[in-house]
Amino acid sequence: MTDNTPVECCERVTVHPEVVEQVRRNMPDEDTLYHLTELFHVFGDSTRMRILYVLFASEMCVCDIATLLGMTQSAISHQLRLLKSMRLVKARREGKTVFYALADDHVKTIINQGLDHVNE
Amino acid sequence: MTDNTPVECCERVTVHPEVVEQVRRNMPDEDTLYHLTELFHVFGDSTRMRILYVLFASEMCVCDIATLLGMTQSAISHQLRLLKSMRLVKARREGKTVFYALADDHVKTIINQGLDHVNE
DNA sequence: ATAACATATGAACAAATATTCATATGAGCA
DNA sequence: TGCTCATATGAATATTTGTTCATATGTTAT
Repeated sequence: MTDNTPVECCERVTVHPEVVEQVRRNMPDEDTLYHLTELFHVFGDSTRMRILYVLFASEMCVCDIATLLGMTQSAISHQLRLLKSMRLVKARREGKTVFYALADDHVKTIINQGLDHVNE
Repeated sequence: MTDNTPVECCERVTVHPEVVEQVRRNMPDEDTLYHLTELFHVFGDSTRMRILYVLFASEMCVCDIATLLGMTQSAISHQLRLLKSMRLVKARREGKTVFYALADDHVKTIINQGLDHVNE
């Protein structure tokens, strides 16, 4: 009870202050962890993942993506907006249609890394 | 209207059949995409991300992790179960306490890859 | 200006999931 | 055996978030 401000949770007799302190010092800042989580979060939805994977092949208009994935234009558009806000895709307008493409090679790299892990 | 089974969504006059067909052929199988999404999904939560990051430094008991993150033992335990089921962490019992550690280096690799991207 | 079409978007709804609460399990010790 | 502590877990709750629906915006052509 006299050790470093234990949180209300359990008795905390077993807390190892040295380890806790050492780890606390090496934690990356809140911001970095937040952005990191946010990044992975975007890849953690099957609709968004499929959109990104589809764009591996070529840029594509919203309508084509929707057709390909068998989903409504609206659903795809909402997700594209999120992907764009995360700078994972970019948009190019050509007349009435808007073509989306992967923003850069980071996306491919990250997804391929994940694939490596999934394929053991 | 005579092209390949357009989905109810919009008029679909702009659909590009060649592109759609080409992409459709190169899509990875459902299973792979599912597992891939599931993997990223685990990293897409700040509690789990922080748990994993904490374990970068050393193995740690549930109580210490809860103290470190300022969360209840129960919340941490639930997340650890999920992480364990995904084989991202492993558990080792020593008397009353259970120590958790990263299952292998894949976890570090994936997270570091993400960090690279976040840090531009 | 009006019509037609591709895309974007706000609000409502539905589904998924993280956390809490109460309690069970399991281990060490008197 | 009975007690204490660390962890696990089921059920309820609260929150987040993906999709739908209706409609707005922006572009081209007549």
